[in-house]
Amino acid sequence: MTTSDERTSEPTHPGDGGLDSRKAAILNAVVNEYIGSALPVGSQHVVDAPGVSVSSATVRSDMAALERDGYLAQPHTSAGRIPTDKGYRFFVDQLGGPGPLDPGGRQQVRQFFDHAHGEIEEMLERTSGLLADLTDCTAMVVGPSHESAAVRSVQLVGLGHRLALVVVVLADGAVQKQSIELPEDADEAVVSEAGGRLAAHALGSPLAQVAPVAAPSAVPVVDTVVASGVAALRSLGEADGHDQLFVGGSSRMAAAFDAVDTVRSVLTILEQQLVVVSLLRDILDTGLTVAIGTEHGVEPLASCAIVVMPVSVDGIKAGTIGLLGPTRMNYPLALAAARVVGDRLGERLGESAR
Amino acid sequence: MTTSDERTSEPTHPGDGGLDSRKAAILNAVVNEYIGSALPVGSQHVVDAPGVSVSSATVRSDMAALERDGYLAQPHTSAGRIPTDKGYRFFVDQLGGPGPLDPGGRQQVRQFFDHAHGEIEEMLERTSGLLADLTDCTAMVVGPSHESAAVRSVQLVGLGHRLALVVVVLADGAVQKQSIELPEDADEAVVSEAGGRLAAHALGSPLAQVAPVAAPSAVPVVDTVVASGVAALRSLGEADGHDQLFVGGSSRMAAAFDAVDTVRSVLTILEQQLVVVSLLRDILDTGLTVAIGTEHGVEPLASCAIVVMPVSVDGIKAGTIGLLGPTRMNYPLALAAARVVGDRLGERLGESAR
DNA sequence: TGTTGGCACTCCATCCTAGTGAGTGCTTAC
DNA sequence: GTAAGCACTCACTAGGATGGAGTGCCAACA
Repeated sequence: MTTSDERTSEPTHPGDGGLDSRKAAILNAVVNEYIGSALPVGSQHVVDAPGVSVSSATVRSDMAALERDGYLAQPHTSAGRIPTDKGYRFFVDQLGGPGPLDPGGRQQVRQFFDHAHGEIEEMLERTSGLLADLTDCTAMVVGPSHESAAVRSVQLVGLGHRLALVVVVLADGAVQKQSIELPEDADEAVVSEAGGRLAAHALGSPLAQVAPVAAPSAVPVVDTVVASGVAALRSLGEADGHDQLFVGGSSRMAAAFDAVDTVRSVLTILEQQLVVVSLLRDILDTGLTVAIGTEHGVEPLASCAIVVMPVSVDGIKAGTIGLLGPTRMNYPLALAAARVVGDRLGERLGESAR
Repeated sequence: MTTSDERTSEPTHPGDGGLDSRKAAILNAVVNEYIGSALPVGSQHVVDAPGVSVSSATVRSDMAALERDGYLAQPHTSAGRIPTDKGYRFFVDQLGGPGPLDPGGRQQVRQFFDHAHGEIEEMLERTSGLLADLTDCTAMVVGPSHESAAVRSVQLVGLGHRLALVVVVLADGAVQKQSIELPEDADEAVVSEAGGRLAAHALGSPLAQVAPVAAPSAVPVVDTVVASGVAALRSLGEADGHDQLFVGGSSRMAAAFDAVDTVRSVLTILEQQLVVVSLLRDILDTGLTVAIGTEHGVEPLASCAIVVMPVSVDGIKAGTIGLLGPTRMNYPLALAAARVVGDRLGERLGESAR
């Protein structure tokens, strides 16, 4: 605004993504208005926006330039402009990061965590509902991974009829189970003996690192059972790759789009836990906080944007929060809500762990 | 067809719900056609249906009678007819019960259960997917209730920092957990001692029937911990009222309706596990297998029908299957699929239990 | 009396035809 | 570079016209 550079129409400010300050203001105004109304935005609607003190004619010429540069698009000639994915990208980058949450939302979050109780799973489930309420988006919450959690306890419980249950408690409080088949000649004593050996063997190391048992015992049947138990533990360790996913507010997708087809394809994706979890991980891995349109590469979600936020406990990653909405979602709100809820969730998980 | 009674236009056959055989045939034809096409059915489309060997004019007059009696409705004058909820009700009652599943479906079910493995929860989850695939409906699977299952094992695992986990294994293989807070002065030994007492106390009775401990031990701290443990067990027993629910194929609802609003309100219901579980229970309690339209009393599902099928193991109720679709869902298919899958699931659950 | 063919009628769906207005691009003047 | 004016575009809407699927009614018939 003060330097002459900023009035140049050519891309000059790398920091602004190649847009002079007025173009940036116009783009922001268009995005803001479109997020609210879902209607193409004309030059007239923009003239009163902050940072745009020029006539509609000038706005038009700037908009034409923004369209040439790929930030805006027209549904058809003589219609207003709609932001492209690139336009949203600029808008989001320019936000810099999550702003503060509105007081109402903060209040809701505080109340939620004040009254949150029960086991982790239930809390994560309800957190997804909270996020959906706050943002009007579909919320995804990925639970903490148990990959590195050490085994705190192993128990072998006979269920009768040649069936036993391996029950594992991990250091982070997670409980996992896996049923194993027993040999014909395994009685109570054998199960008990094998359980003891299994516990002694596995205690202290993460599930995936439980090694096969080398030293044979006096009773061969016990060895067989212990071997099954170890196999069960290892398979549990592998299955941990599939982190738990909690999806809340999937109905919001139906409100966001008016094309039933879009709703259907988005819901189909949401039903595939594996896809969703790895999608969130991929986005985080590429260093993004927001993935807009095709940036994440999942074709059926091309008209969606995803906000991801890692949840960490004492600086260690302990889960992920994701918000899914249309590309014209309310990014400032979504970012703020994800940040606040993520932080509070991390604290909360920390409290139970320590 | 052979007695003169059946040719009377007045309601004469209580067994037929007050419809002579031709009217019944016409109604069935209309329902069948409407299920397939979702378009109002005219008299011309019905003349070739089995049991209707009369002209379209006669069909028309019968249709008018069916409309007077509330079985059919017209979207507007000069349009074809659409079944009312009462019409569907007649259609379903007249089916008598689930027919056989088509060979393709049977094959799919067989394959599924041949390859089914893993823990119950995973199997139930995948079963909901199978049902959705088979019927193109949204499938709901309610897991076995653990109310009456005896406690097979109780364990108290310290998690450090005044926190311990009560881990319970029930006779049916279910594992439940609840964290409890420990008093300041509870060390490893106390936890271990309390765990032993808790186990001795609770073993063999269902969770809800675990009584408070009367006899005090030598160490007061141990008593405190045991008391917390018992409280935890009892609260787990109460929470069992909320049976586990697995919903599969919720995206199918989006395909079934073209009004986005309907989709949204149905999804909103599906998000409320408690509502769904008690809805299914209510329908079963009223002795129904199919609830059509407003029969179940949940207003947002007025344009839906629900097929329920109890899953039993050795004659004892062990879960519920539900199928949710539009009132013009394919009832024969849904009933057949629910029956077959329910039976096989029951067998399967029985195998693991014995 | 139940059934049938004929006939007039209804009304949705489709197509076309302006008319309207929001919005644009261009050109000229400052 | 900005502003003002102007012609133009094109979705959206409303108002007929048309066609066809479907109905209800009536008179004739077995």
